[in-house]
Amino acid sequence: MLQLQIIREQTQAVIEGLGKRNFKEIELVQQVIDTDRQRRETQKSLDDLKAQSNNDARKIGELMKAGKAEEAGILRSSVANDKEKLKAMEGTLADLEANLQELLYRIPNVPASIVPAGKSAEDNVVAHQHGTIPKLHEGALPHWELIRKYDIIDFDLGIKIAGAGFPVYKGKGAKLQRALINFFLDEAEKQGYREIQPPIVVNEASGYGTGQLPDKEGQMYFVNADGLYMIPTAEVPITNLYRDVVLAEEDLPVKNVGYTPCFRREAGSWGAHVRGLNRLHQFDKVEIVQVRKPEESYQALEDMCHYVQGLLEKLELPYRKLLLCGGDMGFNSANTYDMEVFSAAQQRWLEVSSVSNFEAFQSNRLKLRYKNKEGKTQLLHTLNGSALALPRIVAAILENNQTPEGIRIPKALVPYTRFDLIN
RNA sequence: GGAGAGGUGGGUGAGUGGCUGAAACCAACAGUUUGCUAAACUGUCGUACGGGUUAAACUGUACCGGGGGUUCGAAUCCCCCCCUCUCCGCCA
Repeated sequence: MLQLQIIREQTQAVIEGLGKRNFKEIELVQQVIDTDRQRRETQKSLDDLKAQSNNDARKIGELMKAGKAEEAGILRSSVANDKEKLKAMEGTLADLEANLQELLYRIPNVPASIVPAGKSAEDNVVAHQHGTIPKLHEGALPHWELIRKYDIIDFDLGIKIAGAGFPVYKGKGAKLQRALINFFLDEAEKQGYREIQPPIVVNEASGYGTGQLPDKEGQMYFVNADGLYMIPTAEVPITNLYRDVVLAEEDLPVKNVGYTPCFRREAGSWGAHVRGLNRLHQFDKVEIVQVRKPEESYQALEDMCHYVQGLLEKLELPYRKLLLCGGDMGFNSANTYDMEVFSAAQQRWLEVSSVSNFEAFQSNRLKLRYKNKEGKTQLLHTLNGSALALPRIVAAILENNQTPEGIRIPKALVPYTRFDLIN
């Protein structure tokens, strides 16, 4: 949620920024300003009237004590008169506040200056590319056939016990998952991240805190009986640890990492390009989350990108780094880089990480602040990134490293898998 | 699932209708004292949204888990909800 103050004071810049996103409902900005003005006017008159009636109430008390019941009675009836007015004004104010809130929820974050304008993924900019695209041997297979051939991941069994999009990992397939998770967690720890194991369900307030609600209500699994949402990413619980928190300066920066399964309904998004591991309802992901002082957040974004790129290099996967254009960024983000690995049998780039700076957009909702040296509380910046999402990494490893003898495990991973070939 | 207890400021914890935005203590911060540290003493010490100001000063309103009600007036009385804790039951 954008800060009201910024919309009020930098209206033109906000409108221009949202233009880079191709944001269709630009009129919401003016509506916010109008609603806010009405809200303030209403509050002023309401407060004045309340001040008046507070005074009257006090006077009545004094008159009663002084035994002047008659005068008290007169005053009492005049106060009763104001009550109707008060009620009405309170109603108006509540409506205005709710409207304002609702309008603010619908406005996405303003892209950072570096973000190019654009409508869709086609307008993203390749910021960096690394590694060579492997040449596969004759008869190379896509991963969804490799997993059958080596019997390491089983979609049919998953369908039997849960449904499509819930694969069962078996034998070396399961061990590969576990190895990747441990590898990612250990690497993050070396970079100073603290490991967190959060709940994988969250309450409604947490959903609002990081912006999944009300926006993406239908995308999360919902446990009706208990009013809990299954998390679509560890970002939700880990960032919400800091909801309604005022940090001390010495607590900063916050660098957390967590592994969780992630659950996504992916309603309506099934189609041609989602075979095999490309899109799942449940998948594993290690997520890094940072909380930073505003002036440090862009440096942190760089650091996080470099860290993720380092992981991909250690896994020997060819990748490219995309600077997302305004239209392709998430609702909450001010600046996002996507990392894509090349999956050689599919001949496709697969997104395996998304690293974002939300600036104060999330912390404004979360009320995540810190007390600076002058003793002033101010909003912090939040950032997060996948480091990394497993299924597509697995797909790329399987496809790129296949040989007639079997699938070669990247060297960095062998200490974790304790085997170097799937055959 | 059953029974009970409780939710007040950073913490402990007073407060059963007006003088309570809230005692006291602790913590924190600033200062005095001191050769330094400690102790002692003095002062400051909530948040949000408004008005006001170049900025302050100043000022209004709201907030004692959340929502509603009674009353001229609610932390205090009534109703509903939520949460936490304890015991019992069940269970990994």
